Amino acid sequence: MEENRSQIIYLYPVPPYNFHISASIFRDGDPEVRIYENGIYYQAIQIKNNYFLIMVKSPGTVEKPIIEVAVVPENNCNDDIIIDIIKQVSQIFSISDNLLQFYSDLNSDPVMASLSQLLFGLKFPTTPTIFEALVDSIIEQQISLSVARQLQYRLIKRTGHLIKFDKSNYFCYPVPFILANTPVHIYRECGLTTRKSEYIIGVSQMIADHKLDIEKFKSYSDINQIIDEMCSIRVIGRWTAELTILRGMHRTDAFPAADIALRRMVSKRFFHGEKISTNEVRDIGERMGKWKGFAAAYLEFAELLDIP
DNA sequence: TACCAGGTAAAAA
DNA sequence: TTTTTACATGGT
Repeated sequence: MEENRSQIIYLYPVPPYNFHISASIFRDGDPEVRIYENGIYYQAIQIKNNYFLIMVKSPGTVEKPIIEVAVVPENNCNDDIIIDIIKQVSQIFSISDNLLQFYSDLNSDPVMASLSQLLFGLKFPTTPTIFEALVDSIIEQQISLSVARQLQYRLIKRTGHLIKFDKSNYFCYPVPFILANTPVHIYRECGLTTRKSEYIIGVSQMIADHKLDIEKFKSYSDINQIIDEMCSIRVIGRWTAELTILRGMHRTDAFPAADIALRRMVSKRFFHGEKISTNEVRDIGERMGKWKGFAAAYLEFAELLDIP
């Protein structure tokens, strides 16, 4: 059938790369937003003013990784758009990470050496925009991850652009202009508090009005300067800044030490489960040097994948 | 039932 | 300056 034809794109991640482990964080995703099932990752993406569904799988091996991206609809996939799709998918799956450097630099740490073996080839994913990481982080403030996920999916499905394919619905993450102009009662219907709704509307408005450019932080070399500038924005504290930097900018050195889940994992693996302070978590991070962000991600994945 | 879960800013003390 | 409060919901 004509309508089911897709554009196929191949990408070649820097080895080693284990697509299955890396995408497994999306196992419990929402089928209408993003999900990884039966070896295929599904997500709607926006490229300029065009919307596409991508279906991503990996026919390669860990040592010779290949990513195969099927894009629909294919009819308006011109060269410029394909370049942007390649950029976005490359970013979502973080295919340029140099894991061997990460592994060898932390090899003297027994905890990390062990996790590197168990999660060999894991490249933790990155959001397409810093904005998306920021909104997700604000929603996650204080509430549990499972509750936060529900709220995120509801909000995306309530405000994001809908595309249909094969009788299924897929929703794109809303851009700042949309979230800025979504009234509080819609957020409330998605389960967010009035306060959090106003926080998200506020930052979205600033970004939509070009009074704030958070994407520019990608070009900064000093992470502390990013954290300082982000913390000067209302609703962003240090935890939110560090989490946003880790997930939206994929910096190797972003380490949300105040995170209660990270503290739990550091406690379990470095302190035999004793209660520890944020400073003790941060000290462990410092031991990881410039790789403390990747180390945090590996600890998180180990917990999500139930690795003992 | 009560309380906690990947915080933050503003109000109250 | 330090401590409390508001916030919304699913799991234990």
